[in-house]
Amino acid sequence: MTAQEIRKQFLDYFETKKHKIVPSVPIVVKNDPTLLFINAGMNPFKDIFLGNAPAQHARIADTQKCLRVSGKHNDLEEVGVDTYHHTFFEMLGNWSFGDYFKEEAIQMAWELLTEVYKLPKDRLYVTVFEGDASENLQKDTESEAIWKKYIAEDRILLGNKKDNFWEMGDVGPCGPCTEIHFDSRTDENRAKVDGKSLVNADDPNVIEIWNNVFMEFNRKTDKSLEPLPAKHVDTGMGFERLVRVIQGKSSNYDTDIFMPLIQYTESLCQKKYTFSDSKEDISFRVIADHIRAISSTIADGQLPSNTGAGYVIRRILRRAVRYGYSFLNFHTPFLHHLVPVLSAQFKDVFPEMEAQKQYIAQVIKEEENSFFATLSKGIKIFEQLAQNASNKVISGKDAFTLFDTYGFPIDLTRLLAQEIGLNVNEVEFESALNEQKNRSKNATKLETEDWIVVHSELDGKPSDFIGYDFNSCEAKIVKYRKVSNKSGIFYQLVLNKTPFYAESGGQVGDSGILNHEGAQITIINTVKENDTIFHLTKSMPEIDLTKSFQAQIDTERRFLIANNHTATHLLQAALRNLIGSHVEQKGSLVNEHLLRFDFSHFSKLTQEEIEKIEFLVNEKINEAIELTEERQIPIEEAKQRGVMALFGEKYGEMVRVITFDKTYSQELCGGTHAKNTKDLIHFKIISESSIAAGIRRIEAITSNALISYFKEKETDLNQVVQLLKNTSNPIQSIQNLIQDNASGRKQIEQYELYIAKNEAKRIVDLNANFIEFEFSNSDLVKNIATLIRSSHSNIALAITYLDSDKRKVALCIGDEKIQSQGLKANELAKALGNEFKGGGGGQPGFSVVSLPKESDLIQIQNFWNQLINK
RNA sequence: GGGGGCGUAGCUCAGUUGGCUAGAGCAUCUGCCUUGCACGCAGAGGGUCGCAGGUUCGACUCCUGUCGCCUCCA
Repeated sequence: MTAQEIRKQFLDYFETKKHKIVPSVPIVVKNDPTLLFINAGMNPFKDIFLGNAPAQHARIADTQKCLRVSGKHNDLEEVGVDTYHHTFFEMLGNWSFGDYFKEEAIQMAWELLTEVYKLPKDRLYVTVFEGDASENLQKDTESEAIWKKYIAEDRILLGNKKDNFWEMGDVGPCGPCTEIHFDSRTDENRAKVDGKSLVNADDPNVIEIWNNVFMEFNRKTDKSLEPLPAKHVDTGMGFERLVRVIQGKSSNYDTDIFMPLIQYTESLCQKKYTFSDSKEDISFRVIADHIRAISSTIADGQLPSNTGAGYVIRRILRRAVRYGYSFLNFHTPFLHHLVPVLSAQFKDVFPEMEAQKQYIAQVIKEEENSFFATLSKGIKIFEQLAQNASNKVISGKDAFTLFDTYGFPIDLTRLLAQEIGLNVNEVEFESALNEQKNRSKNATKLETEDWIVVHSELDGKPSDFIGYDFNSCEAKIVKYRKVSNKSGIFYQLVLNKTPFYAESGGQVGDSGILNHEGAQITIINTVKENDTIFHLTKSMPEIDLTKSFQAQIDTERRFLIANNHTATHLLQAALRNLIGSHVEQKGSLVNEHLLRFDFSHFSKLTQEEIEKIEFLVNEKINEAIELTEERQIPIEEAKQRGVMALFGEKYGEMVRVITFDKTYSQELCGGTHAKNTKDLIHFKIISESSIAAGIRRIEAITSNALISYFKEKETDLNQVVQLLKNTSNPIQSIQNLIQDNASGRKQIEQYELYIAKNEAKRIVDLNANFIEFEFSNSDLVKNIATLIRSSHSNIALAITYLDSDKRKVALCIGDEKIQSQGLKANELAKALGNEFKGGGGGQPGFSVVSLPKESDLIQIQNFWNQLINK
């Protein structure tokens, strides 16, 4: 059975059991500071379990894209070394929200595994929660009884709280779970050791394949448990493991999920994968694993970068390149070649990858290139370090600098050192790394105090957002808390009802005020964490917060933001019309000043294209198109209508559709918009640039901002024309000025040289050793001195002149004079400076002294004569 | 967000504790050589030393701020 079929059968099976099959949500998480990526199948349903959102369906099944790079059993550095850990993986799951519970869940799990997948029953074991006296938790006798109907009693094992009681966090829903394990050892080995003893014992061949969690309690803050009114089922089955056991392989990497990638890698590097633990084979596995993680996150809109989620991707990509470089002889970008292999595999289940494969490959190639540049630079620096290494040891400090400043991986440093018989001081390296970690941690300390609940009866429900229809409303404060970080203190307020739009989809949050009989709370921004809307303020007034407030947004600001958001839609439609349908939104910022739109496209837009885009958008503005807003459209219907949706965006079953002329622009969107396109007045692109490989950025302005933009430009131009004496052709005038300036400079240079030559000759002819010079031009004096020195190596000469309120004395000593008499201009300058209350210095041949303006020339000359005649 | 590094000619980079009239290689242009190309030879053009302040007789070099890029950590 192929992996494709196995996945399909899972979903088909649960569909026949009345489950709604939903697509995977994007792997990149937005609006949740505690999570960068989806790391478990239940993440998308967290709000349902917490009671923050209602379930759309009582029964759901899906396959969910997940990514893990850290955690107890998921150290990135371990992936590829063994046979079953991954960064990217799919989690198959079926869910019941207050519907079926233990009886049916266990029955279906057993049926699917043994009847559909036909896994041999004598290789299966199950575990059941044994209870925990300290928590006053009972043994899960229900599950045990149900299992007895299907499986031999001696294959039902009891598990402790760590393995068989699942909790979401310190508080919240929790419950016992039952796991299904599979023994994939050979018959011979199975005869020798009872599989029972290897369950949950870290044996790579006796592995957990399916976990069924039965949420029936709510853990409260005081640690006590109360029964949940609605009980839920949450299950997770690792797809890659399942395929491995069904296909009878001893490693996940031997299945048809990974082998196509490994085989293609073989053809690229002309080496063979031998199913071993050699460095080469580990490298094949690392590459096969990592390309999946990199490609799927890029497909969901996350670019490699130097912060946050983007940095995680960069690290994964670099690890893959590192292995390929060190053990498979890849010295030029290679990872991106694997993208088509992968996108073909995922075509039916994750179409976003196939749709963007060219773009994904380009992004990866560019990132690989930049890492290879980093590597070759690092090797250069390493070679210098190696030469200076004392006692055959490269200091940990040096290794750390190489890693920290130049991004050169530490294991490559080790490898290179080893090759030339050197060691790296690991202890020193570790301590430098830890120091760095602590520094960062301390700097990002964010302290949140406990929520102060004002209206407890409203707790747990999301705020009612009414901002699409109203700019103000009567509202109550549900709760608030104080948050402090390095930059200061602020408060987060949750209201029962709010007109404030929280930052999302690129649109900035609203600002405004909460007013109660003149007492005001100034809201500086509005943000969202998951589905909770936080109103931010710098200070809380000393008033009774239980009163109701008039919540009022900054209407003028919102109007400008709405205009820019609408302009973003018109722009995207224009781009897809004029540039091509490969244009996908890759980022967006909409505030009261401008709109910024990032999109996939492979070349710079020409001036002509920009003008066409502006023209089309302005045409739509002039058509005065009314906004059509549909709040509750089934997503399937929207898709059929061809409404624009974004890759990497999470959509519910009912979506909001924003339309401006249904033949022109229809988008899924949660933002606020202009009532009519004519509000925008006009649209102007103010810049077009590139932010990454394959991504262009357009910045544009509308309405008020545009008016002040043109005003500013006009004022500038008027001033320029005025400065140019009202020229009729300012561009020509400026060109002339630039030309004149350049040739003028050149002429001055020539004249200075000419003067310097003449002066040098005149001074030499005077045969003097002290000259007063009338120009106050240090450069000229320097020129003269240089000329004289080059032709008269026995000269000792002082040239004095006034320069900006100082009496300067330039000292010039010929080379021979320096040799024969040991006269050095810089030493003489010091002496002069000491004598006449000034200072100076320079080089032996030429130095400058700066003295008070009123210094006596005769005295200086006498002193100078003494100095050079010693 | 915090730490480290970088920003000098079209490109890749030198520039030692502040001071030798800002340099090299490649590229460009001109001339010579060559049947032509490539090579070679001779020469030329090209730099607000990221930007803005400050210290100093003097700043590419030191200090402060700022912008951009690289990199590690969170």
